Amino acid sequence: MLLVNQIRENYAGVLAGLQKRNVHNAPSILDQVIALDDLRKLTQAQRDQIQAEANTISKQIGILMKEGRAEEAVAIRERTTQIKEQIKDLEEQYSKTEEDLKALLYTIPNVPHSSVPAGKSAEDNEVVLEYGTIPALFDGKLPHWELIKKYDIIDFDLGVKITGAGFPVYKGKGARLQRALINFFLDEALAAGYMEIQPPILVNEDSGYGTGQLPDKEGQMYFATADQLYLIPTAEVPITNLYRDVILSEEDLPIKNVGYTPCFRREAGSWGAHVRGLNRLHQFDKVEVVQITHPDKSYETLESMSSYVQGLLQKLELPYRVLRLCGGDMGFTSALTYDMEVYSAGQERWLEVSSVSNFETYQANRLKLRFKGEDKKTQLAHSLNGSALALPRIVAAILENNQTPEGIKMPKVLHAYLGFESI
RNA sequence: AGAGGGUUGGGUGAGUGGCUGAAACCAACAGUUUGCUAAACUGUCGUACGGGUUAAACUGUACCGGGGGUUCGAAUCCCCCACCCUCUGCCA
Repeated sequence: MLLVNQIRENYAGVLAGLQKRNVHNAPSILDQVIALDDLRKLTQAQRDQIQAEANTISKQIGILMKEGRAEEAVAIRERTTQIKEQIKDLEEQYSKTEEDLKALLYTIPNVPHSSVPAGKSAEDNEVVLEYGTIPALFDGKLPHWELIKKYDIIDFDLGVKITGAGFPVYKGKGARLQRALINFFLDEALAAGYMEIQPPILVNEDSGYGTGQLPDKEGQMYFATADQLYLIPTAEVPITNLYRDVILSEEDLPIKNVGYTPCFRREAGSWGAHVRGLNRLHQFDKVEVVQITHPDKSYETLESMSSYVQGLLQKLELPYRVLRLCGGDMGFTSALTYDMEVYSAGQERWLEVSSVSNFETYQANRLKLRFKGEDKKTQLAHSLNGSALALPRIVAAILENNQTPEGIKMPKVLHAYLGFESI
């Protein structure tokens, strides 16, 4: 969430940023924040002052009792009765103000970076670059949902039987392709200096708040009611939360972690014509990279993460483009997001396969993720993450783009992982 | 799942309801000294939110797993919750 001081010190900048995100009533929201914070400070000053008085009296009573001057102790004790009432009232007022302020801050998205284009929807995203050539396929080319049936490598009907829609069963070479991609992605990340993490795939409520899934997006996560745990929608949640309530030292930065996890998304209400086959699933596999950096380095890091992800796509020989998301299409917590989309020639569509974001201090503020520099002062770190990569759409594109009448050729880089060269 | 025991600062670990934001030790940091390494000695050594200051200094409040209660006063007493350990049970 945003810092109140950030709003106070850069009111115009924050306002302009929120307007770029099409936030309604941004001025009134920001003014409310400042008013609530003023009230909070005022209430705290009053509360602290009267509490100090009460503490003084209590100490005096202690001293008097020790000296055996009980009557005097009883006399001043009477003064505390009224003070207690006041403290209680002020305490309640303070808590309420603090809660109201926090609740309001939770509703405010991150301020976009200056390079983020204004816009309302995906159509306003800016194409930063395109790479590779779109394959010209033969007549009779198929979308991947036909290919997986033809070669019997992914079975949605079996998934429906044992679980439900959106939970595919990978079989034979389909399963091996999954495993190969996961290993390939992890090995690449290790070579790029990331430390591998294998986190839990259920998380508690605090973790949901830490990375911004909560409040408001609980409907998008599966929830295990008996134990009050959420199934993770992305490894970003457990991995970033490793650093919740942590004060790092500056030399620990940057922290580079990578993790493979299954991801679970309810995707309530988002099913339509364009989400056939592997395009949208309730459970899918993803390798995620997370970095914690010094604030001065985060944009440099974002670019390097973007290049890293592009490198993976190049090795997989997939044509792709990079988008700079516009204010209206960016995630709630992000300051700048690049989406990588691969071209899937069977369905003749661009598919989003990665999203690389800089959250600046937005997550760190919630996480209380700080670092201590040489000046001994603690300050919030910046957090970033990116998919590297999400499997299903990569699989879709590999299958569609490399299909031939004789079979589907696998990218060279995967041959050693797969143990076969075509399906 | 049942019974019992625990949770204190970066770590170990004291703490009888009142001068305890918290002993002691270790680690860390700064300095002094001996020719370097090392050792010894001295000092510093939590976080958050306020007030204060150009910035400091200084100062108030809160925090001893989390929340609530008793009391003039709670790390200390009571209740609820979470987590950890031991034993029993179950189990990949």
